[in-house]
Amino acid sequence: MMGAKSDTKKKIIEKARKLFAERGFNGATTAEIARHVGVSEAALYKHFKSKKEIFLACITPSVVVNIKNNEDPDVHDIIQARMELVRSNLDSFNILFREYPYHPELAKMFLDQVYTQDKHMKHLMKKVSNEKLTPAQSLMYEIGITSAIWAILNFEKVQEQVLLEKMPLGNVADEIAKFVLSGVSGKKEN
Amino acid sequence: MMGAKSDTKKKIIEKARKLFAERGFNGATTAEIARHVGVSEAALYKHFKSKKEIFLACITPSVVVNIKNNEDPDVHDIIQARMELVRSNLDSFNILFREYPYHPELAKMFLDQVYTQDKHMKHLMKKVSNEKLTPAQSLMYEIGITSAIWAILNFEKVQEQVLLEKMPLGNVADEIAKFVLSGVSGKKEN
DNA sequence: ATTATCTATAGATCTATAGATAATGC
DNA sequence: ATTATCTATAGATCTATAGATAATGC
Repeated sequence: MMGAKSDTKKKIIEKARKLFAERGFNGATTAEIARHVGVSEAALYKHFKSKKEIFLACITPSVVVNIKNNEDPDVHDIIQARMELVRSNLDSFNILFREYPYHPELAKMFLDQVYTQDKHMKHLMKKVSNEKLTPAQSLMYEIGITSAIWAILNFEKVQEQVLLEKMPLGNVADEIAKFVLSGVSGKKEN
Repeated sequence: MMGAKSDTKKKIIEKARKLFAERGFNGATTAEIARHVGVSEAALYKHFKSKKEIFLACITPSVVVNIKNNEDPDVHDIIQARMELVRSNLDSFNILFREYPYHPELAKMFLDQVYTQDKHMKHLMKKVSNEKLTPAQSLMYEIGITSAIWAILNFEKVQEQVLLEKMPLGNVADEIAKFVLSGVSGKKEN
């Protein structure tokens, strides 16, 4: 059945993404992926030529987050959207941030996902900043901001046992937005 | 000879740190480490009980960076110091950021290296901010800022072939400091 | 006939250890 | 005697494939 093939392939990608994010490329084994999908290892190799091909298929081009009907979004909206993007694709971002230096193929994807996709942030920074940002500066800020969001969300998820004091999850976006807008000097937005 | 033993052990740690940073825990093999040190694999296991013990020994408690004789450092000094800390220990930070979720032992080290060590930044943020930061906020900012610095320095190192436009390396600290102080709104410091 | 799967296994690693050997210090 | 090392290899993976088998659609 045509549908069955697509289903299995889709399921392989889903389970593999989760396992690669949890254990890294070398830490996740094809045996484990097959077990989680519920097929034999041989079945994996009918859908993909190699483990690496499965791995690369796990990084899907993420859909640009719609910034809720707003044509002229402010820092808040954009940070919130970026946080939602990272949070809802946390497995992909974990793979990207951790593995892109080991796999040249991922480097381009890293740029696409972390940088180029989000025109909103790019434009915002040009707009809000007094001076025009160079492409390198813009890149630097986006990598930095996305990395900060990634690290915080990931830390939050992993370290529950270590970090005793917790802050309400909803406030994190506000805090980051405030920080991105005004830095540590903490000027209020309005 | 007493000295010889220490030398080999030290050399193992140095080479292993580099290889673990380059390829990850599972990607770097004991054979490769031994080859780089110039001894047999068996020799590794006389100095360490296991591969994991070598791995953990690679994360040395980094010396707190002295903020050049300044008792009351500003944002610039602190960001610059933090950048120097990350840059001069980039292998360790690569291991920490990428591997701490896989190894519970690293989680505590991650906190120590990224957060607790730098009292300066903690104090600064309390001082500069209008409101007192909660410990969770302070943690969040430090993780975020350090992660941003790590991502940018690492990206810079890895992606030379992908990123065509480059910005002068010396300016990066200035840019980040400006950003951390005033955010994207880019208010001048003085 | 074709598609999707399985069992079984080849071949290549990779970690860790057993036992031997050479070089120091008493 | 002790310390630092080596050679050789056991034992446990892990990726990938060869060849067989069951289930669909014509």
